[in-house]
Amino acid sequence: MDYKEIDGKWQKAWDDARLFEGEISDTKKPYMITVAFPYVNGPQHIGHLRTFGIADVLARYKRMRGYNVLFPMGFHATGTPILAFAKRIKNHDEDLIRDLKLFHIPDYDIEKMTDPLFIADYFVKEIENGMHKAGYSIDWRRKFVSIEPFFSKFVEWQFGLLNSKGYLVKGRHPVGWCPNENNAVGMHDTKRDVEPEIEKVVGVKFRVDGEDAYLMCTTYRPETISGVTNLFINKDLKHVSCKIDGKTYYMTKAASDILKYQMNVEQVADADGGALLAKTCINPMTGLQLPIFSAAFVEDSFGTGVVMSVPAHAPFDYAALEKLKEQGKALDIKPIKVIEIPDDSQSEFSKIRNMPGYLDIPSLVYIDMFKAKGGEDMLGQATKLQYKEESHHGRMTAKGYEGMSTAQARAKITADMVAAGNAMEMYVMANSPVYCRCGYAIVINVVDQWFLNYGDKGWKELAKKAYSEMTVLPEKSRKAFESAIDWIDLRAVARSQGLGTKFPLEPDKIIESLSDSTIYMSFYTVSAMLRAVPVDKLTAELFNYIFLGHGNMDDVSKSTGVDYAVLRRCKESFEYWYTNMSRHSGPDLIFNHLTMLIFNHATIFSHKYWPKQIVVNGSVLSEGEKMSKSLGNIVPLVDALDKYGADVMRTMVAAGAELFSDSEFSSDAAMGLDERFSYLYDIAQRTDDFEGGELRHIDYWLYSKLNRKIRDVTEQIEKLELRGVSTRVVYDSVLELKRYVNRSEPNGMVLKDYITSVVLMMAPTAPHIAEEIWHMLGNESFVSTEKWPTFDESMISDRIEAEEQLLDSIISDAKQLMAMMRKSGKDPKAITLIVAEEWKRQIGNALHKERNIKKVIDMVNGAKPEIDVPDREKAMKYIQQLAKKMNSISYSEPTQDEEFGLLTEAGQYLSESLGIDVTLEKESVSKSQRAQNSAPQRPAIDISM
RNA sequence: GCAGGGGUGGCAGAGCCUGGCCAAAUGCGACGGGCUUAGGACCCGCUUCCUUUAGUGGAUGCAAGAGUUCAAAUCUCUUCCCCUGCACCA
Repeated sequence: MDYKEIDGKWQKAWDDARLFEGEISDTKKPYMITVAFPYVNGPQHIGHLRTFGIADVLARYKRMRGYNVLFPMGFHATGTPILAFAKRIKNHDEDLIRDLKLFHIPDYDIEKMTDPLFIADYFVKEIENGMHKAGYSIDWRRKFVSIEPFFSKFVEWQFGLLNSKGYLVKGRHPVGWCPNENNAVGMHDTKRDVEPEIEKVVGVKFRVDGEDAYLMCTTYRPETISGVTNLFINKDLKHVSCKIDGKTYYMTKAASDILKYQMNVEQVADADGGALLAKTCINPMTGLQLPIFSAAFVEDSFGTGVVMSVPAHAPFDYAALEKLKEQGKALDIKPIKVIEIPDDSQSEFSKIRNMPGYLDIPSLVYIDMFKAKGGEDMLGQATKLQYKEESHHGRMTAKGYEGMSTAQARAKITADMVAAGNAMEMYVMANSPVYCRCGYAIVINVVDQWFLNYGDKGWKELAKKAYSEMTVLPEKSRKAFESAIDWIDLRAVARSQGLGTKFPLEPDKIIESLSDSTIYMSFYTVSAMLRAVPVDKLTAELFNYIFLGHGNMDDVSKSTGVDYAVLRRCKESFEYWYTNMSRHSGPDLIFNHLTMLIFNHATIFSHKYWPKQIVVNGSVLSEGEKMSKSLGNIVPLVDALDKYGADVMRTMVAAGAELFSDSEFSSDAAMGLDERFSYLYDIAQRTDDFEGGELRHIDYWLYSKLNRKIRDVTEQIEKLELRGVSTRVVYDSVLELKRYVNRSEPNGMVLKDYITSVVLMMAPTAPHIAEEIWHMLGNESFVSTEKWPTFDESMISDRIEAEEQLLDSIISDAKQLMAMMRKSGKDPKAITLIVAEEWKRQIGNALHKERNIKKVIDMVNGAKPEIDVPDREKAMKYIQQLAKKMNSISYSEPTQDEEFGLLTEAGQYLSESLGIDVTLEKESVSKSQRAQNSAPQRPAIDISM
C-alpha cells in the first residue's frame, strides 16, 4: 500500500472541505479537546505522537458520535529552555548540533539559531507540519504562541485577578542556592545534573547545664530523643558560639556558615572544642544530664556539627561509645531503649534478638548481624536496616508515648517539642555536597519570593470540588491527583530570566512558564478573533467581560474601542465551547501543570466552565528502550510518518498500549500492522465478487463477532482503552475474516456489512486508510464525519460462537489422533463423528446447576426419575466420570439434533480441514465402540483404517 | 522516607473490579513441517512437566508466604522486588 499517497490525498481533501474548523452551533453539543501545547525547543519525535495522537483519536471518535468537536493547538515558548538553546548554539555545542542534524535541519538554519525568536518560529513550523502529516483533526485557525503580545495581555489579566483574590503572596522557601553566583540552582544548574535534595529535619535544643546556651542536634529520628545518653562533637573542628533569634548556641563554624542562609545566625565568638567536652547538657524530654564526647565520625558541615547519641538505636553511636570505653571513658553510659520490636513481626531483628549476649540493646543486634555478613560499611548498613525495621514494626516504650507506632511518635514528639520551644524545624541537604556548575558547593537558602498560594484552604477546597466533578482517565490515576491537590503548596511564580510575560508586581521579573499556562485553553475560543484587535485594547475589562461576564457590551466596547460584534462573538464562543472540555497530557504534568490547571480554573471561571475531563497517558519506547540521545534511538516523527504511513504509526504509538503505560515503536510491529491493513484493504476490494444469499451458521457467527466487537470497542474507546480497541478492530478482525473466508464461500452482503462497520471503527485511529476503504466500498461521504456504528444485542450469540469453537476443537482433536496413528504406521481413511445422546446433556446440565452428585443420582436412579436414561448402569458411570471434574462442567445449550445439524452443515469444512472424509452418526445408532466416549459438545471420534 | 503505579509463560501484553468454561487471549520470537527456484511473503503445527503407539487424563503453575472458599492469577493479610514523582523545572 502506498501510505504516503493515501495520507496526502485525504489530508488535502479534509483541508479543502474545511472539515475540522469548529464553529459554534445551536443544535450540536460542543466537545473541546486540548493537549498540553508542545514546547518549541526541538523537533518532534515519535514520542509526541502519543499524547497528540490519543487526543486526535478522541476528537475523531466524538465527531462520529455527533458532537461538535473543537481540537485547537498552540505552542509554548516561555521560560528558559529556548534561551539556553540559543546559548548552546552560540557556543557551538557539538552534541546539540549533532542532534539537530539527525532531524535533517540544514546548517544555514542551525546558524541562525542563536536567536531565540528564530528558534521558536522555526520549530512552530516544524511541529505544525508534522502534526498535519500525522492527520490530526486540528482547527489551525486558532493557533498562537505563548510569547505573543496578545497572549501576554491575557496572562497579565489572569495574574491581576489572582492578586485581587489574595492568592499572590510573598513568602520564604528553601531552595538550593549557589553562594558564589547568588542564585537558585535546580538540577539543570548542577554538576552532573544532580538534584539538590532538601530535607526537613528537626533541630533538638539541649540546654548546657549551668549556662544560658544550647547545643542543637539535627535528627531524622526525634522519636529517639528520650534515648539520648550523651552528645558527640568532633573536638578537632573549629567551633563558634552564635546567636539565633536571641539565644546562644555552640556549633561548628562550617555549619554556622551554611545555616545562616536559612536562619538568622550571628557568629559571636570562637569556641574551643576541647572546652565544650567539659560541659554537660540536659535532655529536654527526660531531664537527664548528658556528657559530651568527641567522635571522629561527626561531620563538619552537616546540620550543626553536633550529634545526639542514641546507642540503643543507632549503631554508629553504640560503636563510638564502645571505642571510648576501651579507652576507659564513658564507662557509666548505658544504652536506653525506647523502641521495641514485637517478637511476632517478620523482621530480621526478631529472628536473632533472643540469642544470648544481647542485653536488650537493639543496635548491637544489628551490628552483629552485619558483622557476621562482613562487607563494606558495616555500620552504615546496620543503621539503614535498623531505621527501616524500627520504622516499620516498632512500638514506643518511651514514657508518655508508650505503644505508639514509630511514625506516630515521630510526628507527635516533633510537634510537642516544637510547641514547648525545645526544637525547631530546619533543612539539610540529604545528598550533600552538591556542586554548582561554577564549582561551589550548594547550600540551602530560604528566600523571599512571590508565590501563588495553592496552600490556601479555601482555594484547596474549591479545587477539590472541581476535581471531584471531573472524569479522570485512566481511573487509576485519580489518586495521584488527590495527593497532588493536597500536597501542592506555595509555588514560586516569578523568575529573573526567560521568555514570557512580565510579572505585574515586579516588572523586572518574568512569570514562570508553568504558571502562565494554566488556563490558556480558554484562549483558543477567542484567539482567532482577538488577533485582529490592537494589543493595547486588550484590557482587563475586556477579558472580564468575555470570560467572566462582567459589565455590559456597550460599556466595554466604548471604553476599549473594540467593536461590539467582536466582543459578542468572543463571549459567545467562549460560553459555547468551554462548557465541555477534555484536557490531555503526560503523567509528568500531574504534579504541576494539571493540578495548577484545576486550581486556577476553579477560582477564575464559574462552575459551568470547569474542565470536565482530564486524560493522562504514558509515553513511547523505541525498540524496547526509552528514547534517548545517548542510545541514538530517537526517531524523528516526520521520518517515521514518511516511512510507515500515518495510520500505522498512529495505531502503533497512540493505540498500541493501555492509556497509562508506555507504547512501543518497533519496525516489527509496523510490519505487522501493514500486513493487517493490507489484508483489510484487499478483502474490501473483493466484496463485490461474492453473492449474497440466505444466512448460514457461519454468517450468524460473523455477525455475532461484529456486534460484540462494536459493543466492546465502544465501551473501551469511551474510556480511551485504545490498546483493546486496536486489537479488536484491526488484529481480531483480520483473524475473524480469515476464518470466515476459510470456513466457506463468503456471503458478499455479510462481508460488506462487516467491513463497513470495521472501517467506521478504524476511522478514529487509522483515518486515512479508513477513508480510502470507505470510498472503495462505494461511499461518497467522509468516513471522518460518519456516524459511529451501533450494535444489535440480539445478534450477539455466545452459543453460536461456542459452536464454531466446537468445530475447532474437533479438528484439533482429530488431527492429534491422526498424527498419533500415522506415527505408529497406521493410515487413517475416514472419520466418523458420533454425537452424544440427549440424556448425557441432561445429566451434565443438572450437575452444572446443582453441583451435587447425590441429587443428580437421585434424578436418574431415584424413586421418581427426572432424567430418562436407556441404561442406568451406564448413566451412573457417566455421572461418576463427570463428577471428577465438577468445576469445569459447562452448560450445554445445543440438543443432540442441533449439534448434529451444525456438524452436518460444517461437514465440508471439517473434511477439507482434516483432508479426510468425515461422516456423522448419533450415539444410539452407532455401532462403534467409541460411541460411549461421546459427550455433549464433544463428539466421539472414530477413525477407520 | 513519603505518595502513586506495578510484578502473569522466551519477550511484549490481556485477564484481576464482577472467583469457576484459565495451562491463561493476542502479537513477537524460537523450533518443526508445507508451499516454493528462493523467501524476511503465505499456510499448518509446536513452544511447563508427566502419562497415553486412539484422544478429552494428571501434576505443577500467574513475585514469595499465609488465609478465605467446594473452587483463587483473580478476594484478604504479610513480605520481597521494580517503576514514577517529591517543586520553582519544562
